[in-house]
Amino acid sequence: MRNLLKDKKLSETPFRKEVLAIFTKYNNAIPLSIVEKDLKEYNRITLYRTIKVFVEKGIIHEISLSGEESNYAICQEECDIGSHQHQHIHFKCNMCGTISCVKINKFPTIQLPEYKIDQLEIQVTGLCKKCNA
Amino acid sequence: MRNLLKDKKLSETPFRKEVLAIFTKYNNAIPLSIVEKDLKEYNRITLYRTIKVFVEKGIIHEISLSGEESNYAICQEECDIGSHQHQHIHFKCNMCGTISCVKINKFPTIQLPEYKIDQLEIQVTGLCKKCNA
DNA sequence: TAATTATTTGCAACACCGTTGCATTAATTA
DNA sequence: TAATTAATGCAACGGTGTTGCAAATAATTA
Ligand SMILES: [Mn+2]
Ligand SMILES: [Mn+2]
Ligand SMILES: [Zn+2]
Ligand SMILES: [Zn+2]
Repeated sequence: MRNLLKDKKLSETPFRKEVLAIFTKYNNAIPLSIVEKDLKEYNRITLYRTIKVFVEKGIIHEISLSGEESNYAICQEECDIGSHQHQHIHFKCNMCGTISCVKINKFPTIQLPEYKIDQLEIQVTGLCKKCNA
Repeated sequence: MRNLLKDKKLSETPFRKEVLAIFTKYNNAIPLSIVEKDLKEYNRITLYRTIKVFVEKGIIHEISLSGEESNYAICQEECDIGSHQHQHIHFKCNMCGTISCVKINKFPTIQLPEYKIDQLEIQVTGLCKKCNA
């Protein structure tokens, strides 16, 4: 398993390792409130700064859904500083509430004459694998 | 032009009419800060409550983009209490910053075996008509 | 390894966001 | 027009996220 902090040229502090471990542990996106619960004790200012630098460096990405607190998930593809590349969708289960990044084989393209399309982000709600079984 | 407030069974107060007129005036989505600027004077608590009830009743819908303050736009299709039906995408122009609801002819469907898909929301960034011309 | 330098952390303080209880005022209904 | 129902404005509060600065820690260099 690669060392994300070193890769992204970030100092390896105990706190950053701990926060990174939490994101790695989950297979889905989590809000800050979960991170906070999983940390034994923490300084909220440092946590905000940590999240910010993780997003900036392309370690995690933010998922904004209407009426939801922001969720964050480890970047799966090769994200870089400032540019996050998503070839996956963001799925919110209406039953269990889980928000996750789901890879799909045919990522759709859309036709928008006169516009120039840069990035496409897709958010889907419904029933996840588990809850649909 | 239909009376949205009456249609949605909301009391027609001067303030609600004024806020609704602002949303109607714009052809794109706007954040609360714009609404506030356009109102001569207002009470921010009442504004929050107005926005909330407009969203609940399906008069406007919220557009959440990562790193942006929430934007709101008049519902174009037949949205109802609790369920917003979007057959359009949300486009953010990287040049002028405008966020708008854009209708497309072929709204994509995606294949997600084992999942049950309810709603699909698509957010696109790039250059808008104007800025791409 | 020890000393130096660069970076991160924690504290204090603050501004902004959004909500709630409650009394007052306005809109709807009869 | 009177009675009823709903919206508004005030006060007060908790949550969110940021900044300046000093102390602590990590990385770098000698
Ligand atoms: Mn994702
Ligand atoms: Mn829209
Ligand atoms: Zn589920
Ligand atoms: Zn533009």
